[in-house]
Amino acid sequence: MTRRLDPDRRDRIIDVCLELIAESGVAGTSHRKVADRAQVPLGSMTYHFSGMDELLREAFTRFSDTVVAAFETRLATASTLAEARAAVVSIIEDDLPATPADLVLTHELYALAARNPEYRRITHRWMRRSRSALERHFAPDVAAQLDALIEGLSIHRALDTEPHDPRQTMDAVARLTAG
Amino acid sequence: MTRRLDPDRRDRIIDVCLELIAESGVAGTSHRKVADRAQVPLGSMTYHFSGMDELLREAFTRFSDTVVAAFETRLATASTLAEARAAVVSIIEDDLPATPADLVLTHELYALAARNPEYRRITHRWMRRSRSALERHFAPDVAAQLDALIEGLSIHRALDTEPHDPRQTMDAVARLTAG
Amino acid sequence: MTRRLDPDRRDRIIDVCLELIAESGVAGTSHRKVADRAQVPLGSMTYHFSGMDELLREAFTRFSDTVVAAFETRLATASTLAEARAAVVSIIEDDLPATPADLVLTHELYALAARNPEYRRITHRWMRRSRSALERHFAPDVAAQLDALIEGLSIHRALDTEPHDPRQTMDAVARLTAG
Amino acid sequence: MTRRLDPDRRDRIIDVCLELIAESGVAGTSHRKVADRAQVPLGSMTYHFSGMDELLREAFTRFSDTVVAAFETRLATASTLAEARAAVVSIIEDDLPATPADLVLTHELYALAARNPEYRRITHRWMRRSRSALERHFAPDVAAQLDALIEGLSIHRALDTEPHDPRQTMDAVARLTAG
DNA sequence: AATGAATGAGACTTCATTCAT
DNA sequence: AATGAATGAAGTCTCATTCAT
Repeated sequence: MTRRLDPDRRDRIIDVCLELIAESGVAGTSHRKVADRAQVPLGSMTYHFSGMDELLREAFTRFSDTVVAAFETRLATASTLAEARAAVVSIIEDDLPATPADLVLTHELYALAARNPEYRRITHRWMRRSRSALERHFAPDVAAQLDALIEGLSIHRALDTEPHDPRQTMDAVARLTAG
Repeated sequence: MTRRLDPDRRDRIIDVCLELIAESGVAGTSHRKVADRAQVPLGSMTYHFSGMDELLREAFTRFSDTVVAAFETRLATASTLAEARAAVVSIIEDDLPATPADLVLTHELYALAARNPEYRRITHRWMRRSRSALERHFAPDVAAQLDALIEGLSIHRALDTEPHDPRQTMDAVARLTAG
Repeated sequence: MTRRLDPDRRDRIIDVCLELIAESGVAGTSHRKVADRAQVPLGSMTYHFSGMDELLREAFTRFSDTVVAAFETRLATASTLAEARAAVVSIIEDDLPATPADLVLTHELYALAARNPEYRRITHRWMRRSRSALERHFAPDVAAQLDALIEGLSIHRALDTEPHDPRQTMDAVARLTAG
Repeated sequence: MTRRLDPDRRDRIIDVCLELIAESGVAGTSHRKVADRAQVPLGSMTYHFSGMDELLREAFTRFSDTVVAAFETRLATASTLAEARAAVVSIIEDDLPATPADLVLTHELYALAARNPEYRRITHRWMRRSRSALERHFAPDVAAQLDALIEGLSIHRALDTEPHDPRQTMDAVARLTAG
């Protein structure tokens, strides 16, 4: 029974946790399943995390940080208004329907946040950062509206079954950021 | 054929189920808790519903039907473009932050739909109906964009902590439906 | 997997629980161990009892009822003062160091009662009944003192290692009930 | 030989252990909880004590030593028979219902002693010392009876809810030590 | 001398579901 | 038609102890 130091075990647990949530939801994610897949003993789970809640909070924090970082990167490269608009369209069209996994994770997080202030802190920080990124290119109120549009379009896109025309997205962004 | 004493038992179970999901999420909702609060015997749960899944599907179907009906009503009364725009603003500002309970239910449903086609059928029908309602006043592509904006704004509104100015909503709707 | 009615299962669980407490104390008694020895599935435990606490309370209630019933019987047969004194001596000498099991159970109950009002109700009822039984033969204050003497002697007897002379008990009872 | 920075750590651990037992019983006392409250590392627990058992034995030894020392002091000051009787009454009336904590500790110890000879050694030494203290004033058999009366009265007093008259205690002591 | 990391066993409890009645 | 009894699987968490450092 070697008990060696395994310093990135915590990290691995968090990653596995996100994987499992993406597959089976928060409800379908248990200490046991995480431990199994991360190949750590079950008892490890509450050694590294005070409980399921701490694990979930850390997992969703990592998730939102990752997503928002990509968002920021995409916008950071734009320097003209046209580029900024293009970046927004690209976020909607290319980035956000990212993976089915990301979609599940987003909704699972929102569902938690809707009921629990602890998780609302995570979503709030996420919103603040994405809005800041938009505000580097657009007026604050337009930034907020764009942010909402991005959110709504990516959700509907994911839940929709019919294809759509990317030009509509360009149009919508253009109109929302007009004059 | 003696009619049973408690003919709306099924209905009551579904309502209680929605209540509990709003309070504790799908994960925190169990046959036992529903049965307790609905004051029906535990054994009755699997008599009326083939299992937890059927119960959830019926519950979310009822929920989405209720919400979309209100949406349709709001839009049905508009006859001019200006009235339609006002109706959309009103939906965003007045209807949608409906109750915290509705918010939780929406996200719980989306989280399920993101993973499971059974529930995606429910969200899909919901989207189709709300889009149809919008299409009675706006071109299809604008309707889709408006629908997304409504979705995104209401989510962000609910998760946000800062107040906002309703005129921004009016502006956004105006710009998106311009031209 | 026959799931037949087993109507005295509850009783059996309680009896087994007392056995185990006598052997290993409350701390050493678990759902698992009780279930194993009573030959019921682990899941049965919280079906029949809302939790460990309810089980313990029922077990100690049964225990104290049994002990106090023996106490009452012993005193009920006495009709003269001399017989009553003899009954008290007999309780101390013959009944009370009853079994090591009873001794353990008594102290485990007292330890719980010292911390927890729920269990204090049990000890209180026990005391009231034994005092009532004594009061049929002795004045109330003497009854209380006798009750205390019985308690103290039986404890010390059980924890003591040296033998003792039964005549001392007779003397003590005589002196306490004199005049 | 650098003296360690925290030389009374062992003592502190023992004290905290008694505190916790008083609050939550032996069953509710764990290495973790003791370490937390004593502000020592968890690993230090099994460094200073071979295991839980050694810790418990030391804790209860300290406890019984403290209690019996008070007992001896109270009796040591008496020089006449009347003073001795008064001291006994005072022990019962003033000392023994000492604190709820002491009561819990006493019963927890008795419960252990009833099952386990290791702990019986502690209770036995306690009894021997208190009896010796009494024998300086009373004949051995009377001392034993007084000791039992003290024990029984203090237990019943603690578990009883009704008030009582101190004169009854005086009477009982007088009668038991008469003639 | 002292401790932080780690673990395996086991604690209580909840649950969806089955089945005889 | 309806349900109370019952269960096996799985849930989260706590714990005493070990060991490398």
